[in-house]
Amino acid sequence: MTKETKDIQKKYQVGVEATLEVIGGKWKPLIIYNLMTGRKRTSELRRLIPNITQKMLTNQLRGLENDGIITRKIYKQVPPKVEYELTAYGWGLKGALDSLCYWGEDHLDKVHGDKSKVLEECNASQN
Amino acid sequence: MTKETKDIQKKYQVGVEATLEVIGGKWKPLIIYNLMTGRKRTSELRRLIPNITQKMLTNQLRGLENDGIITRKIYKQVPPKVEYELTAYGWGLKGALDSLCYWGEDHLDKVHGDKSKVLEECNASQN
DNA sequence: CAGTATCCTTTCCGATACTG
DNA sequence: CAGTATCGGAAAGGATACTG
Repeated sequence: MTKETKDIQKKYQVGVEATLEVIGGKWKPLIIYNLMTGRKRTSELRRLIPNITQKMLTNQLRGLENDGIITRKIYKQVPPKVEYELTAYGWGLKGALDSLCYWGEDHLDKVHGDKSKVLEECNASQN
Repeated sequence: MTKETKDIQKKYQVGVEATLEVIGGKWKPLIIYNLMTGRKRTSELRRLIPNITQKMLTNQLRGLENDGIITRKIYKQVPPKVEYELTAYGWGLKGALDSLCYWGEDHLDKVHGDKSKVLEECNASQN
């Protein structure tokens, strides 16, 4: 193996891993997906993602914010109001996420049958 | 939220998750990447991925095999010889993995600077 | 050479209670 | 309403020793 091959191999690995750190985890894809339909309050996200705990929601939102995927806007009022919104940078993930969705749906169909409507559903987040 | 939206949301989530189950984990992307350059013996993979333990290598290979991504060919001889190879189905992951690599490299560059050669390296696995 | 078994650490994540 | 703190279980992964 040449040094160049080793470098490329490493780049490939760290590239993939870097993305998986941003969109991986149990809830991040779903949070991003829901923000693709527009800015949302914390309570809206909780309603849209019923099974997530408050702790995990905050965790994942902070992670996405630190990676520049979303913004967090705080309205100084009582009771508090916070809104999350995808950044332009975050929208750049759409292609990768759609790839994952499409392949995954296709894969599940291969295992379980029923191949209808795969494409439409994976692209349903489009504007 | 309409029932349709809920369904699409769920599809999106399970699709992404299904793919992440196949290519997720610490070593699977790198194993797939290395198999993109051709069939490999177990010992070759160990050499190509120096930090992986035998346990994890076997683990991940079994997972990929169960998902139909790779085949395992056993030569009945002493000492044993086993070769792993990407299936046509496994090659279907290339697009998704490249998306992840590309975005990840781009993201790392955004954080660390040095934007050179991103495209080439992510596409280096091409034939 | 290829794979298995065991033990251990680390990380992820859920449940619950609490605060401004 | 939004967020924090703490506890505990489950799962992923690493180190090591062993087998055919």
